[in-house]
Amino acid sequence: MTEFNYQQLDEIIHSRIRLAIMAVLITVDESEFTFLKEKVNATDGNLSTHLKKLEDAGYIAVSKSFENRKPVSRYMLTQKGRKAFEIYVDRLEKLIKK
Amino acid sequence: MTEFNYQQLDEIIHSRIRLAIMAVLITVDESEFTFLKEKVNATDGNLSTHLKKLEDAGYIAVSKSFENRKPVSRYMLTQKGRKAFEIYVDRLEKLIKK
DNA sequence: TATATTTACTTTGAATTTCAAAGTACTTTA
DNA sequence: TAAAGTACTTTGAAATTCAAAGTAAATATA
Repeated sequence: MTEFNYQQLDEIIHSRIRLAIMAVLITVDESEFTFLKEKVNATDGNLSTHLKKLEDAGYIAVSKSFENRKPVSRYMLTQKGRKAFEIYVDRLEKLIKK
Repeated sequence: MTEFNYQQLDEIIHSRIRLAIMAVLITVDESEFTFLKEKVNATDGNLSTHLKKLEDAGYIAVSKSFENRKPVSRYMLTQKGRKAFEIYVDRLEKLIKK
């Protein structure tokens, strides 16, 4: 199988919005819902749906709490998510390399 | 808007299979249906559908003929497709860069 | 002190996309 | 001449994406 086999790209990560979420999370320790929303330019509903999908895959973890009497959800990559992202990026780069 | 805005990634190109198709086509002058099929590891129906989508977007052109009494479809990037792919790759790299 | 608005999300369901099974049209082989 | 193969295309079910609407709590306004 060649480096052009499309199935080699992790389909959980590959969606545009989830790729953007992962790309933000790899650069920070943790990120609040509202911060992610601004960074990736998503609507609430869409972001919520895709965060759940990443969580179900075990790629991110979330801690929900109240601060200043407001709900705050903090998201971070898991080790599994970090590893999956690394592999994804490696394969992607081999695919698009000149 | 930041480099993490997911909408900046061309949605026509971004699908896994279409990205793989574009990545093959950028490396060759032209490619036959069967060659693409092997390279990207797609089923006939799926490949046909996505080639049509890329063609509708003006990113690839196709010439259909008969050779040795068999139909042969040859696919190649258009200038528009080549440009769109370059932009896509640039933005993708900025997104996933450390 | 009702009530309207804001914040931080989640749920829902319609629209779109993806995919492979089935279909087409022609050729080759038995 | 019947069966199998080649090179695709069409079809429709399943999965995915998305934003509108909903929820639950706090805060502002009248």
